[in-house]
Amino acid sequence: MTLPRSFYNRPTLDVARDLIGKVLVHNRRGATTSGIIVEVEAYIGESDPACHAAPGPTTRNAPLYGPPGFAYVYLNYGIHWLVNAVTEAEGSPAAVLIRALEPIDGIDTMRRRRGRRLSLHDVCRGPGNLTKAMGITSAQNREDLCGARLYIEDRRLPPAHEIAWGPRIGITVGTERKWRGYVAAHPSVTGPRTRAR
DNA sequence: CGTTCGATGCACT
DNA sequence: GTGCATCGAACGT
Repeated sequence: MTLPRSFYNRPTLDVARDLIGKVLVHNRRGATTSGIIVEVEAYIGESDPACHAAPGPTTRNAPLYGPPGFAYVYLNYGIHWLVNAVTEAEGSPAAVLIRALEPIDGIDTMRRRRGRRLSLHDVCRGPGNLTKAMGITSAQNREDLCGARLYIEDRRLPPAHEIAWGPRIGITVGTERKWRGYVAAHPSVTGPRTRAR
């Protein structure tokens, strides 16, 4: 089932925790791509120095101030599109960044977009890589996550046995907040690889 | 295995 | 003009 708007209209850390194990789906020109969310980061409010809302409302961060359950997509480093799910009530700027997926549907399509030589667990490893694999760009900014094109499903998958929390990656401020959640030792999670067995 | 570093475009000062 | 919520090729061990 597609997650309802009420799922996103909650404290952001609760949404972030509950998004792990859910399935991000993108339907585009009849092709479906999807993957299990295995890594997320929370960005919460103007008081969070790493959140795009830290400077107050701007043109770019406007979706963060809007109602929950919409996509916030923006370009990072001039190269990579990053996708967030907007959380909390309208006027309360916060979101969850989707950082990594375990590929499920449309693996051929995603491999074609990313390069066929990659191992499966690298196809959606990293926030810029998963948007490239799924064909997510600025065209999906403000997309309604409760619609039929870009959404997140609860497929009642068995829960990950261990979710770890640590500092967010790639930022220089707000690193004391342990707002990055991930499936421990999962091969699609970013950062130094844990020993494969 | 590890680290370094250039690419690239947009929002914001 | 500056600074990124990144990635991967190109090196050095």
